[in-house]
Amino acid sequence: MSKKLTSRSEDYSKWYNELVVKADLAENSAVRGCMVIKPYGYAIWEKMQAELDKKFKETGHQNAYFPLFVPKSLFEAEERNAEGFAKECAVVTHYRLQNDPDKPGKLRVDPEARLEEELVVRPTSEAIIWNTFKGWVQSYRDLPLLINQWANVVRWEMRTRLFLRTAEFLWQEGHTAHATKVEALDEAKLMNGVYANFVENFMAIPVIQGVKTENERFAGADETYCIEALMQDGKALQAGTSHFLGQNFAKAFDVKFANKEGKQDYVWATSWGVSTRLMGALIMTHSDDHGLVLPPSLAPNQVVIVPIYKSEDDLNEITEVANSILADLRSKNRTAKFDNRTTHRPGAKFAQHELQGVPLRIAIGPKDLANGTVEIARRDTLTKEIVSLNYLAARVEALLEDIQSSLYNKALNYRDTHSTEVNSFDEFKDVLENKGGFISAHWDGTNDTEDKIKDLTKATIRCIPLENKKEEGVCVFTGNPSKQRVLFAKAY
RNA sequence: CGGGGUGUAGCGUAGCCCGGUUAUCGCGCCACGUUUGGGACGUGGAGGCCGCAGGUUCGAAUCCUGCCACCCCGACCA
Repeated sequence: MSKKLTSRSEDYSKWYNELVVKADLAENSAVRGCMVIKPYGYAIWEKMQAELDKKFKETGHQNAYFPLFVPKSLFEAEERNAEGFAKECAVVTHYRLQNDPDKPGKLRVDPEARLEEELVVRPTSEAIIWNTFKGWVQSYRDLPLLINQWANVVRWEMRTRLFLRTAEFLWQEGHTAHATKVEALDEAKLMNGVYANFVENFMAIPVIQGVKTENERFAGADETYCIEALMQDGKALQAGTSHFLGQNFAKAFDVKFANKEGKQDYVWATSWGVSTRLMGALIMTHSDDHGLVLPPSLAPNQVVIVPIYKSEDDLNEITEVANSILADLRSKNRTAKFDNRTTHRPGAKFAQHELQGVPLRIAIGPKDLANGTVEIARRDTLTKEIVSLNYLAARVEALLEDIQSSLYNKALNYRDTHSTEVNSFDEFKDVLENKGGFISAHWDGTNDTEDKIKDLTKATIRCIPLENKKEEGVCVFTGNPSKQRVLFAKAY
């Protein structure tokens, strides 16, 4: 394995793959399309989970857990949903293996052990959950029902990439039931806002909130809200979705309740999710040719201390200083680690922590001992400064806060300079080819036009932004009248 | 599922056309010593069913047949 990462300009996608593996986030497994998330990568995912889980609970949701398997008959109950996912389902057909009579030492599927009804490995859980909700809802008093589950799902993708698209992935899926349409719509918007808030403030990634066009809508939804982020290579990434499901699932699974007037009515539904794909968004937004760059709020270690010493005495003295820094940082709820491995030299440690995106590195050597100082290096700018021990605590706080906000601002600035309004199809193609990023253009509102643009350019409508100014115009492709601009981009 | 390609040590590779001593080199790994303010150096060492199964041959990593796996490009997709 070479020491240096392939640079982004050389081969962006190679850079991404190498970074994921070398920073020890994840690796490919023996199972096609399925990854192993390694401890360092999982620690970052756990930080995301913890914060999201807190936000879900603050908005009144409770966690529960539903089965991995969905009987085929339940899966097909909501037709549009079933149709949308049918082509990418793993299906369990048998429940037993046996010794293969023709190949000693090998196993085969027992042909006698075919399941009466096939089980679909969930690509999403609406079916099994709505079948369950039927038993939980009788009256308006049982509503709203606000449930979330943390789970794995399987979508049998043709081409996979670590974190961005894997056959199995981890996610959370919220499923809620409401007495009124307005309430369900509000819930879908609320949760989309929770995602936007989390991704922007915690992951330092600016997002556009919007609604999907009919083409891009979730199978079985009446409306899909989403957050869209722009990656460093000019491609968009859908970072989260929140669906207003209308009464589609309530009708498919016969989930009715008695309202205050004593009349039976179908409940209104939402579902919403974010996945380990957020790890991909994180990497592709902030990282550089030296490796991962983590916003402090997601870094498993916000600060790492590296000792530089010639003698045992030096090391002992450095350890004392390091321990008092650690204690101080921990008392401020900062995570820090003293990297006192004797098996690696300082240069190797510097390189490793840079590769893994540790926001701040403190180096302490003989010179520092003599002067009562340390050297602090920040990962995002790669700049160093000498700080007196007396001011260290305050300086670390200030730097961590500054890194968090400047990562966001840098990403926002990139997005702003890579969002372009175009008014002709030539301009559209030119910007898409030569500049990339979001393209704001008028569209006549038809699926047909959207499909044709996709065929010609590979760009899709990422969303119709929620905070869209109304503006009359003509469709960039057909010249037909349009009421507002929509956001196009090539997408992951 | 179409088109293209690749399987040699943990990783990356040479050798393959044109069969012939003990399968090449680098990284990594192990031991000892010297080192430690940006990926250390020296010496010694370990590690291989050359993807799998057949075949041709005195002899196969190398030639032939079949199989398997993976990668890239399309169609599909969070």
